[in-house]
Amino acid sequence: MPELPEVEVVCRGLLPHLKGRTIKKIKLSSQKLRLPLPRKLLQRWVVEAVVVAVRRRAKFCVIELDNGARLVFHLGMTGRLGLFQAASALIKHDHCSCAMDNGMALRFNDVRRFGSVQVVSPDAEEEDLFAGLGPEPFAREFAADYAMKRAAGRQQPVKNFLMDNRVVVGIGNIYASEILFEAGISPVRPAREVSMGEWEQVVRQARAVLKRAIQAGGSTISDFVNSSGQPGYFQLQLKVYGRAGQPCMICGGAITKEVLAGRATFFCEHCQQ
DNA sequence: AGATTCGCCTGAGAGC
DNA sequence: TGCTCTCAGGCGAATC
Repeated sequence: MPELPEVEVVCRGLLPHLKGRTIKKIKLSSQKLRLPLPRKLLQRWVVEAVVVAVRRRAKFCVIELDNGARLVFHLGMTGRLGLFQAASALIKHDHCSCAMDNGMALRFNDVRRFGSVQVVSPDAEEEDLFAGLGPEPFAREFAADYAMKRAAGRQQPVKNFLMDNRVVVGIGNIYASEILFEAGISPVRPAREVSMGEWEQVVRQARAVLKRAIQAGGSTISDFVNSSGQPGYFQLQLKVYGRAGQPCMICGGAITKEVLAGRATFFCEHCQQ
């Protein structure tokens, strides 16, 4: 399930293959994704455009084009973006295939269709699309004093607060549990009760965990593969996620599983206070 | 207004 | 074997 590290890995993998390439032809499925496929905008702004950059914003993969338009993918839960031979057959759940000028095709496949494909026109502000999103975890703005301020008055568990993309982007269910374990803070603590010193730990560990996950090629729990179709390996380094009942790697006590706001949450009751 | 739940969606796995 | 049920969760809408 793609969070920030997985999307980052995909974007980095795509860049060298797409940069300088012209998108020649687009094939779309008839199925509806979370948002309708922007057929007209794809035809108008993406076909015959040259890719100049591929970058990530939050959990979006943004492909910048030479005409100023941007092709934006969200992987949702099961979305995959990868490169294939344009001549090869489409497979089940392929929703968008962009044939390039070198015989390759960029394909978006999404079993559960929680993902999306969007086009930002050259004259449109990207911020319209990303309005309301909080800072990137690696941005200077995401700091202890910022978190402290945003958490003021919020009774919500700190784990759900971290997953709120108006506060900070890119942190989903898996990494929220991992970050709080590394920071030694219980996920059930109300956000407003977390101290400045503890926020400093959260910010530091958020960056450290996400960075290690990117270096490991992301986490493959069930679906994730990079742009070349290869899985990531960070799931082997997960310390609490999916480890209910197994020993804590610090104290040896059993890892607890609790449902917070409908999401499975894993932590060590002894090491996380 | 803040916090939670629901709905979207498919496939894997469990249980009968 | 094959059916039904549960679970997985990003994220916006609905609801409490």
